[in-house]
Amino acid sequence: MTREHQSNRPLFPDVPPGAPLDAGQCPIRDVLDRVAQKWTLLILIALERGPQRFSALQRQVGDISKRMLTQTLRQLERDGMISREVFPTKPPSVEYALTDLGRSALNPIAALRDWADENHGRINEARKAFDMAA
Amino acid sequence: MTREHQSNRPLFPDVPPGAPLDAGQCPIRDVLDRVAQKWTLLILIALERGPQRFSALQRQVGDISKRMLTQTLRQLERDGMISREVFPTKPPSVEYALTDLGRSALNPIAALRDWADENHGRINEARKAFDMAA
DNA sequence: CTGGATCCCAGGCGATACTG
DNA sequence: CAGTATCGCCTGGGATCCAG
Repeated sequence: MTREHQSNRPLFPDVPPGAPLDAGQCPIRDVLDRVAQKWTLLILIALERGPQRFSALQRQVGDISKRMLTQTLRQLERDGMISREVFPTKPPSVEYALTDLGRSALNPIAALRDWADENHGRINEARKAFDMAA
Repeated sequence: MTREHQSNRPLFPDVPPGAPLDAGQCPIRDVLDRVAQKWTLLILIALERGPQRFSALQRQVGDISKRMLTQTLRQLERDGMISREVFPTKPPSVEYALTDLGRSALNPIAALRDWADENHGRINEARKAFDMAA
């Protein structure tokens, strides 16, 4: 196996000389890179309300193209975070829902969302102050 | 003021017909977009250990270029998440550290990190299963 | 040693049009 | 309705050189 990441803290083991810890070696990096995608968090948070249909998701997020919505949903499905169920109705409909894994991920994600909600004011102040000084 | 986001849950208010909630209108989106940057979380997590110097950070992350490290650090500084202190030693050194705001952000972020640590196995299994089916 | 400035390319992502 | 296919832009980000 490649380098494993046994304990959770610290995230980055001390780097042996000349052996930088590059991406793809650290499984946590892998998951974090998923988070660092433009639409992943938004969609997961949108699904917190319960199962959603494709177009409902698109309307909720507002400014996501069908292309990126599809792509992100596929990736989340592949990762086991959401399920996809097709209903063969007259105009076919598809419902997406969080899996257990997805719901468990939503705990830290919702915490992040709440942090953002509570602190975006402070961040904006910091930005103004910073831009003033410059 | 532009549209405000009063309660934390739900993240996305129901969209009035024809008025999509686009980015820049929702302050939470703004913060979340920062998180959805390739290096932001990595650097914040790296700083959990305590103040770090530029080169130490670069070694810890492993595969980040000076350019992106500088850029991300500047942005985090501007957001009030980290502080930057210059020591006018013979070869000058600079130390970066979390501010109170940054430390408070680290709570949900570390939770996410820990979630990733605990569940990347399940994710990999899900991916294999998905790729098999395809 | 810590960065800033420039150059340049890959690919992420949006826009649009088309299908079952 | 729920996608897929194609095109092309734009910018994220690496490489390199330079400065304090």
